Amino acid sequence: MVTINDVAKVAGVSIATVSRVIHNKGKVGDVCRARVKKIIEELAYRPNSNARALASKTSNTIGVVTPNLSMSFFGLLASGVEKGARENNLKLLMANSLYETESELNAIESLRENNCKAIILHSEYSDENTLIKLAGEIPGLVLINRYIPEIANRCVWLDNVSGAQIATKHLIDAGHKHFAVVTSIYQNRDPGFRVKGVKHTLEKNHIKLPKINIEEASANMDGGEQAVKALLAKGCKFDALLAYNDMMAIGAIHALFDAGLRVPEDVSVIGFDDLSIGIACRPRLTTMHYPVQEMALYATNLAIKLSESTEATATPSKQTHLFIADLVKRDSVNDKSI
Amino acid sequence: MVTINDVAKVAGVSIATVSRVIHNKGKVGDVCRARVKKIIEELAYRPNSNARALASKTSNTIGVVTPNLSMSFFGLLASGVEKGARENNLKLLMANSLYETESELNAIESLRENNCKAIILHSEYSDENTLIKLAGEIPGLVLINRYIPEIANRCVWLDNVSGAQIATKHLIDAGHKHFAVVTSIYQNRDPGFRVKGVKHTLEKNHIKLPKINIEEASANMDGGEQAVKALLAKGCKFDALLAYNDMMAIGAIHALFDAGLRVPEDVSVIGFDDLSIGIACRPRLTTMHYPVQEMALYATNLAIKLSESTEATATPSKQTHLFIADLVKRDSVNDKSI
DNA sequence: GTGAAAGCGCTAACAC
DNA sequence: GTGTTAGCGCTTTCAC
Repeated sequence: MVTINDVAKVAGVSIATVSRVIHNKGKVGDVCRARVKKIIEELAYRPNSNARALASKTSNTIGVVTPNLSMSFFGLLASGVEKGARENNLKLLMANSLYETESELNAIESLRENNCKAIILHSEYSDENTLIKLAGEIPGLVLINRYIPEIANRCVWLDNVSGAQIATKHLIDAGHKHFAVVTSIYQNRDPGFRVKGVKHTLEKNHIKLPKINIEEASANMDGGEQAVKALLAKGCKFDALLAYNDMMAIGAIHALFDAGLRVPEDVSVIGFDDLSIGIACRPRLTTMHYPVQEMALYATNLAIKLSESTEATATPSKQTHLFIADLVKRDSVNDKSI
Repeated sequence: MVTINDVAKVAGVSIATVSRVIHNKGKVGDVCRARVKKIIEELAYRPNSNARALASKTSNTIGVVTPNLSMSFFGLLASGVEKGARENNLKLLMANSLYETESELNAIESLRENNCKAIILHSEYSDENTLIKLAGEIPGLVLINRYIPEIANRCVWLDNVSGAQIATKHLIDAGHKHFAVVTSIYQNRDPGFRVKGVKHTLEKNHIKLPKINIEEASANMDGGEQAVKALLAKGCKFDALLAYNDMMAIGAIHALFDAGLRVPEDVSVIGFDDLSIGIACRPRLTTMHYPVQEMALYATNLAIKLSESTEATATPSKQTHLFIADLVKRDSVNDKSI
């Protein structure tokens, strides 16, 4: 491995000078600079990131904690962070949290050991106090997809309530009167907010949503399928179905078809997230676009900024970072009456 | 930040002793060990990875280079590596290569700066000589989804030819006689191998595959759709369609439906990869399972092993690491005649 | 403009 | 069993 010493020796200068030309700062004579640059090139010298991180107390990595890279949503999230990282010449350090509180914390701790410049955290289960404490300790920590008032300026999140409202309104505008919802547990997280949005808009339009028409299941395709089967088994009547997310919506469509119901002729279905899977099914899924990639990129830049300005951290701003979902009309909603 | 020095000071021992108890090696008295452990706990001491990497010349990270995390296939790949990394107490350092040769190399170089213990590389475009050279320089480098004879033992790959043969055979067994293929460019990579497998099995069974029945397009849903449209426009007749991958297969199904053709009644369609998107479409896609997660996990363990045994690297073994795709029967192939 | 030198936090060889 | 010490490759302050 060629080190800064090697370069210095060959160039006949001190390592300080080499360091200066690498970072393009400090005063270095033009001749000297050119000479060192050439030698760096010739020797194919690459500064050692670990040494650099140790000496400068900040590394060239940005940490990301997500539940599971194998799910599209998190892949999108990660690729957004990666984009931001690349733009800032940083590397991605990943840690999966696998949906467990302890593992989430482990993941963060493990990233801290590496002195990441910033950390983007998609926390599912850690409680607010833990996260607030963490935010206090780690200047470059930004939460994605979660809002905690005390650390508002560290949160990049989506307005789930308004998203669900838009979806519901779309269904109402299409002339639907009989609603059903398939959602997931965790009432105090996304599913809860979305259901809240649905209920609110329905109420405002004087449409009833019987409790029996809300079915809970796991937030995946199977869950959607089972939930609709359960709804049907209970004898629920509905011509509009709101699913917690795209995966559930697609499972729901399967179950509906299997029951001899046509989508969207008999039942309109709307999803949430706008994963690419939504254009794989037939009918293509009408859904709410969750700009997760964009949000991840934004979060990354924010995290980097925060990590650099100690002041911003010291005086927590009240500004938060809210994104809005928007409607993607495709074919699973019968809106010809509009 | 609490360092090993702080711990040593509080415990009233030397840093060497602290280091010993952290690594659970070397001789340390029981009392002393317990005491140090307790203090580490109390102080919430976390060893600094960068310092450790610098001093020991090997880091706790494993690098991964993939084109793009936002695509399911690579998400699966990354999660496989992540699993292996976690099992070995390593962290994931990611770098997207974004489908360009230079970027691929950049990504690798950038990982090398961090002294990764091992690197898993999904190389799409780098030429063989470059990769062979790289393998020579980096003991822990393993290629995934690519086979290069000279560095056979560094390759974890899938037998695309046999996979395509199995798929083709399935269609033949189902009674099909008129075939079409939608594939992608890059004849010397996966698409080429798969087409080769198809041709081979067809020939063996005395079934003709007119050149006109092979259509090339980009390897995504749109590509599949366009390719089938082109096929149909040319007036090709076929009752069995082999797609390069699941994305193309689903696009193909869309185009077929749009043309008034039923799948599988009029045309049987088979994909490749077994992405979860295959169970989103209707009919659910019959496809070849590409065990990418398993392969990635395997590759990770292999890479770690290689990086540790200098000998294995010095004497390149002729053993390679080949995986086989297997058939996942679902509903897009009309096999009731079987 | 350039160099010398003191660390950064840790590992590992060696001494006791 | 335990401590001392010499680096690992780099950044950064301070002299000159």
